[in-house]
Amino acid sequence: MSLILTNIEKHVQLTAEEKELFLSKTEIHHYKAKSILLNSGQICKYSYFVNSGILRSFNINDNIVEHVLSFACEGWWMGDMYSLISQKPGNLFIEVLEDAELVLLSKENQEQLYTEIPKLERFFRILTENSLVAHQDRLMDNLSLSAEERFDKFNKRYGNLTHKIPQKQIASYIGVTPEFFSKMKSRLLKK
Amino acid sequence: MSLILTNIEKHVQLTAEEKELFLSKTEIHHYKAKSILLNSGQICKYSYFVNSGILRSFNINDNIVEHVLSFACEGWWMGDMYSLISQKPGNLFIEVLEDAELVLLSKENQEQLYTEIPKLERFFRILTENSLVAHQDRLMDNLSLSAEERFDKFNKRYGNLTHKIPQKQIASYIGVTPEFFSKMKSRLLKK
DNA sequence: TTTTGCACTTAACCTAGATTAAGAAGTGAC
DNA sequence: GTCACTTCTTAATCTAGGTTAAGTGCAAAA
Repeated sequence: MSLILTNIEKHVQLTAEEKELFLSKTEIHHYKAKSILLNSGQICKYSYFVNSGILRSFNINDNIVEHVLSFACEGWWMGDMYSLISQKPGNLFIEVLEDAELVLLSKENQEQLYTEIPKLERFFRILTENSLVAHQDRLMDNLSLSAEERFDKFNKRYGNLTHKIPQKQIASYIGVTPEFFSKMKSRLLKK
Repeated sequence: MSLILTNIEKHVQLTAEEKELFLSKTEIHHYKAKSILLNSGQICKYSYFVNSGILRSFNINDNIVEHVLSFACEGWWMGDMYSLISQKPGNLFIEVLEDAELVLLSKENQEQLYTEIPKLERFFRILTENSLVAHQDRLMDNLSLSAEERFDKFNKRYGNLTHKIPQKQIASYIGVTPEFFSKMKSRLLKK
């Protein structure tokens, strides 16, 4: 069975017909590494589910500095939540870090599914709740932990990514410069 | 009409019977300033909606330092999302900063309402989505803005609170020490 | 084969914000 | 009215992490 259905069925049970209806509203696309799925200033039209590969979302502030909001690998969802719900231009970029197979669910189809299959409204509520908890957690970590401790947490959350993505992007995720990250890493190795 | 129904009807329309059913599942309570609604280590059993007064949620790390996660004043919801959805002990405190009238909605009643009035599942999905966007935003701010800019943002979000709550709690919210906040404030006044 | 570009490192120097400590000023309890 | 308690301020000193700059290693163009 497809990964995305397994993912959904962790929280709600669907009938065979519902599964079929759901899948009929999605599209599968393949993207090469370095593809940009969404540019800052664009309206986000899709939720993306990762069958394989790696994505990241980030923004770029005035100082031309990138800040990574999140990574998504196999089994994770990705999107610009702000733009997706408001259908206004967002300020996130979504980029493919490693060749990816994605399930695309358009905003309109998602809304239709909420009424056609109310269980999916429940599913996305739960998904959003979990994401909210994770973001609250990370926020508190950024307020109270050192860079080293934040790196620890990153490894717990995204351990499998540590050696697959450029380390400057890990630095950006935990909120330090690549230079400091490099220094910190060599300090950690000496222990 | 009660504030909480107005709040709900910003996103979904309820019939008179649904409103009645909803209200029958809630309780109104009054709390004095400094009351603790939830202690770290406890299981959060209620979502709180603020009719009047001010609440704050915070945690305390090993170093005995408080970090404010959020404030809630009139028309806002409050809870320990992690504990609420997992029904496991959380690590947030919820405290009353200013005498408050609150609407309490228990976890069980909330779950019942999701099935009795599916529109409420939609409402809480949307509420959670908006909260998620706000947290993502704040996270990016903490990664990229200076303390001064974060204070600006605080004022935009919670402007009416600036002179109602101890400034050391604003400092904690934006992630600086009270001493630094004081210094920063006097620097701002000189401009 | 060379060149271009990107990821990473190292090191010297810099700064936003932390820490420590002390005092001032307000607020409430008895 | 005073004692206890808390918030806020000021100032000296310290440090985690930023900045600037130079250099290395490597892979993809060309």
